[in-house]
Amino acid sequence: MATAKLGRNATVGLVKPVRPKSLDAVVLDSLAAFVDRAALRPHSKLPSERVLCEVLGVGRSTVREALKRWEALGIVEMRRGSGVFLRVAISPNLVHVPLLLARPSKVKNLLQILQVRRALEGEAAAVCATSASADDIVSIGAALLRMEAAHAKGGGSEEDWQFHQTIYHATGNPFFPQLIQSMRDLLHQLWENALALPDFAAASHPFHRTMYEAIARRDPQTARAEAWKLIDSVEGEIREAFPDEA
Amino acid sequence: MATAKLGRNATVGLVKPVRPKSLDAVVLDSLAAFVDRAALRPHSKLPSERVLCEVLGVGRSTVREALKRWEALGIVEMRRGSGVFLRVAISPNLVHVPLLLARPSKVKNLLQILQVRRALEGEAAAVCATSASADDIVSIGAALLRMEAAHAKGGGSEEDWQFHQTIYHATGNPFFPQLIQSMRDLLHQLWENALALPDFAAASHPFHRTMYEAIARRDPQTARAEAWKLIDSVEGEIREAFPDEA
DNA sequence: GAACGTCAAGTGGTCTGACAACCAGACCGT
DNA sequence: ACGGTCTGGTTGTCAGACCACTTGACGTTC
Repeated sequence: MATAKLGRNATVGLVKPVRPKSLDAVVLDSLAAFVDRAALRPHSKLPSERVLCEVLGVGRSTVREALKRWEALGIVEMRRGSGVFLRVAISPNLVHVPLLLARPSKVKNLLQILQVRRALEGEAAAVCATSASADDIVSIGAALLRMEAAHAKGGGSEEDWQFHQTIYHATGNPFFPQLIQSMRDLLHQLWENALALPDFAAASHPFHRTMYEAIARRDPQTARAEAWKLIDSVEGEIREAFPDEA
Repeated sequence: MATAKLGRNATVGLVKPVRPKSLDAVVLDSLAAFVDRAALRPHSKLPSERVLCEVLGVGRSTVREALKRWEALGIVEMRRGSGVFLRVAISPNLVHVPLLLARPSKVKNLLQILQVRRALEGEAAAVCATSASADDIVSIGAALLRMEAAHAKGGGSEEDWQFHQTIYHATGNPFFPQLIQSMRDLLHQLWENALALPDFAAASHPFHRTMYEAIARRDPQTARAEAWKLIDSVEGEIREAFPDEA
């Protein structure tokens, strides 16, 4: 028979569930398009809520809920009395992957983050050694020199970070800088004043150069190995500083 | 002199900026505490907005903005006409790491995700080999058997996932399962029906067992190497399926 | 000139009440 | 068993109001 009875199972997959976009999602799309057209950079101010709701033709609460969503994602920062400010460069169609986790112990988390960093850092160094451009290598070398100079003066934690970040970017895989950035943010959430921490980078200092040299020489194996040594040395210092935990 | 003049630079770091918690943040804390006390599980329904704003003594818009924030983080799902539903297990003091990224090309992203997975999978296998408990090993073995059985019948993509997830959990480092989960979610966002993809796991099949055996034998090096082989084989199949891209 | 009140305009934060759109279930007739 | 219909409850959106805060301009004081 031509008109067979369609049970539930026969229907699944043939039609896709319709999901009407809620208004505030549309607002966010419009807003993203606007930010893109206006070429707004991080730290720049968005139009005020009242202006937005007039321009977009929606109520203020709708605008607020949309902005609240962006605030939750860290895209935007709402400052009472001042306005709404962009925090990251934005582009239409971006995806967000939430990463939630309970927080048991600070030192334990620190070591766990370091474990993740070992995984990423090693792979990033290897990828970098195989596929970074010549310009990338130059940039990394420059970052290394800046770091070593800053280190000689006693500071250099910021330059250290820049050095690693340069490597992650040179992989050409946006996930690496993103993930590491998240790990760093997380660290700052855990230890509010992470800057006040003793400098665990001291012993790891020489490995930065050996890692760079391996990358420049296009030697993935050694690059990965040196990255691991670097992390291991930091981990060793942490375990030494907090012998009772973990 | 005792009362030296304090310039801006001298003051930075001595005082920390006071950040008065906004009301909706307090609401979220209360709500988290409530969810914890009430032992609400995922898929269960939260009290309605009107009830919440009465109980908490705040306006409905405040409750809504707080919930909107949770919705943005994927903690909660708001269904119009039905109510608000929990999506993940929640605990007081959890931290959220936003992970944003632009999306250029599907296949390219697929390979990039795989690169991250190689990093994590290798490290997880190694960590697992050194520090998993005997019970963990048993669980992994059981997951492997389930996977192989399902594979013999033609399916098994879900069991495959379970197998890897078991390993990540056995590391004792919550970041590994979390990150991989996020990568998988991302994959599903990119390819809406990832299930319809051809089964790239076919060639990687035998490496699951060798990886398990290395873990069971407490051999981190081999475990890591087998994990890499597994990823490499998947990557090879993908490159073969999409020879024109990347 | 530098530091300190004062003031006003603009901004996000919150509350209130109202209505629309929608969902789930109960109830009923076929 | 299926399709209507009604009803209570829920989220989505809106408008208007007030509060608390920030910012900058202005004038004052030293």
